[in-house]
Amino acid sequence: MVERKEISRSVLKRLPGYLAYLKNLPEDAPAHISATALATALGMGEVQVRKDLALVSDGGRPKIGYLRTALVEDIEQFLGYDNTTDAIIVGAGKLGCALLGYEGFAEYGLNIVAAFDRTPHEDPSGKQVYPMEKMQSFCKRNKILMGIITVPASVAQNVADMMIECGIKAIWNFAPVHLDAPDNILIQNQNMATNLAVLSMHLQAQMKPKKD
Amino acid sequence: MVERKEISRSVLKRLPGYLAYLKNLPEDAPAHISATALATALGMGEVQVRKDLALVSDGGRPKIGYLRTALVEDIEQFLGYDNTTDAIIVGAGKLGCALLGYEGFAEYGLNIVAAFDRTPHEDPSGKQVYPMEKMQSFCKRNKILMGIITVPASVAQNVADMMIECGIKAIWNFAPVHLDAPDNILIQNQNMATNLAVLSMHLQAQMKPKKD
DNA sequence: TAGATTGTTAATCGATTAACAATC
DNA sequence: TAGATTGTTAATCGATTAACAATC
Repeated sequence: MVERKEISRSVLKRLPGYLAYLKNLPEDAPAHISATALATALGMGEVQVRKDLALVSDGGRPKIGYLRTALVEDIEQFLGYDNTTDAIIVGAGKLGCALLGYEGFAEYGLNIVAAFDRTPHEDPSGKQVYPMEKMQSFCKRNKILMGIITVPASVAQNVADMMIECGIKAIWNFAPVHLDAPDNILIQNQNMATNLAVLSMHLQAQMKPKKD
Repeated sequence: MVERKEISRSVLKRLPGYLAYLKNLPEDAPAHISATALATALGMGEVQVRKDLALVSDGGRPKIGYLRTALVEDIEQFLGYDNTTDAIIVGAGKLGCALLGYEGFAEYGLNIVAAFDRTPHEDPSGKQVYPMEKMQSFCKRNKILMGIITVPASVAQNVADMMIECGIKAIWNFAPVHLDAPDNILIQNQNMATNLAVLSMHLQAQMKPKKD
């Protein structure tokens, strides 16, 4: 671990990529890895990777690189994946249930403890889907700080307001709408539409390539 | 519509936000909207919005703004949402099925025509989930250009290679791994991990605020 | 020692913002 | 006309890249 520095949003967004690559490496891979090797594997600039890693770890040794296990720990600790945060989901449709049942979030220190919906039921995952009325007391009792929104766009702002009312400080929004919130509340949009736009443009460019 | 200009990735990523806001406006809202109003509503800089809009539409009139309906059309046409593209999904687990059954993609000109999985079955949505062996012939026969990957990380690269083999040019990747591909193939990662990192950092900063 | 790799300091690039002129 | 809003040209800002010195 390293003295905590100011880190830009763009660097932050690259860290999960490094982490995923490192964790997916086979057990019998070399114990050390260089920024150069990482950059090549991920198709990135080596200076950029080196600078990024220097921000979250001081385990880099000239000619050797980083000890993989230590680097993974440093990134995880930096991102706060080492201490789990509890979250709730509002909206138990197909997407909400898919997230509710996804086991992989534990890797990111995320623990989805309950879901809320207008029509309560028990989810296949075994986790309970409670009626909306129970949300406020649940959140306050369990000091929930993160909320996940998987309701239709038309009611998303409403749900966000309720979450903020409940003391939630960070919202992961899967509904395709802009949400208003005070400055101290983070709204992070899971931008399906953004990615679709990028894909769509690529295909358009592919179809009618420049004619000059 | 406007003469097609070079557009940066960052501008492109903001367009869907404008579009969503405009489309969610109530029927009885004023027929015209200014870049200024849009900026205020979305919490953005007004110059930025104005410049962005100027790139995709020339319908802006001083003192009046843009005709809403025309602006929506211009953005949709620019993004290619007006002519639908067919896509396939590989991986019919919870997430895959959630996407398969989502009606909202039509708004983005996306039409998911079929899914493929090791264990074929009929999806609740009514769409068929075919065995993997049928993928290649299906894609070639239907000239599929877009593929969606919702398989576990361990087999994602494999699936991507198969897709490319089938003639697919744009891949929407939901698996949390980096995928290698030739330069002319676009891999767009639906970065759950990235967004989680941002949320996680926000909560960390919230918990232990700077002490100076 | 030589060379690979690190971290750092300086230069470049691109995107955002600010200032301004044009127009209905 | 006056003022709101547009589009454009110039200045600022931040992030990426390049060059270099340090080290095992």
